Amino acid sequence: MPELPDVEGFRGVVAEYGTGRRITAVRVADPGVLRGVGAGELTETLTGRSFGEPERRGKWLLVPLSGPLLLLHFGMTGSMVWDTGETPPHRHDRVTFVLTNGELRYRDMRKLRGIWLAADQDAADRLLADLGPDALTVGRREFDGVTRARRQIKATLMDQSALAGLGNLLVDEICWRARIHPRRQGDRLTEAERGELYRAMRRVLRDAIPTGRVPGRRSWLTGHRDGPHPTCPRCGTALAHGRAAGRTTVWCPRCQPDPDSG
DNA sequence: CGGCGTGTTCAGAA
DNA sequence: CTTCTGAACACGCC
Repeated sequence: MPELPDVEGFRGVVAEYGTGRRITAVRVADPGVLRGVGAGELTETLTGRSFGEPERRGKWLLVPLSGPLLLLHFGMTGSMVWDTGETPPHRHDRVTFVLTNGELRYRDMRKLRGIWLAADQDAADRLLADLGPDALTVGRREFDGVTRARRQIKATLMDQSALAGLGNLLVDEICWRARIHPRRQGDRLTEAERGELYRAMRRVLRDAIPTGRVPGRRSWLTGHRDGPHPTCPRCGTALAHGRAAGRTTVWCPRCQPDPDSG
């Protein structure tokens, strides 16, 4: 699930149920998700501290604990779940933060990423030093600079060090809305096309954040990419699929003309 | 058994 | 140096 809108939703869960609450215990069901910190150190550091106001940077969630910070990344299958403490642990609840009013659970099936512990704000900033500007707040001028790179536009938009927060589904959706083939070279986009891309990104993010994920609406490309014979919701043409930037990619061959044969 | 996947990183090729 | 591809990580589903 997790792209920017999903992580924004997890931030909301932590803000609503965690902020201001004291951690009474930490349960590490699977230390395999802990990165650079052991279960003992994590438990000792966190127990007794209170959750501060969580912050999202790209696909990362930062939770300050009056001194140290928790850094969480959700990979492809992670989530943050609130529970009153009455529901038995889910098989994929890898770490549970027990608070005074219930539990926040880091749930993740594939364990592709995990949880980091930073000693202070500087250490957290160093861990995230390579992150590019956040896709939700980047300005047009900075977006222009980033997307003028020579490589395929999909590769740039997915590159977290260029622009932070977009993933495979969002990038396909944005390119489709902007009518730009995902394999187009960034430095060959016209200024009008770059503007379409920027506007599509803003609109897609604005629409996706309240849902907490990329909505599979029938009017969106994302609502059609999994069907047996998917067609473009705009023109009805059969959608094309292939690979770009190493990922499964879906586009409309009519709305988004191929850069090589067009 | 084989293939696939809303993420990231690394090795190796061009 | 830049850009791209494929494999790897781990797990469940088809």
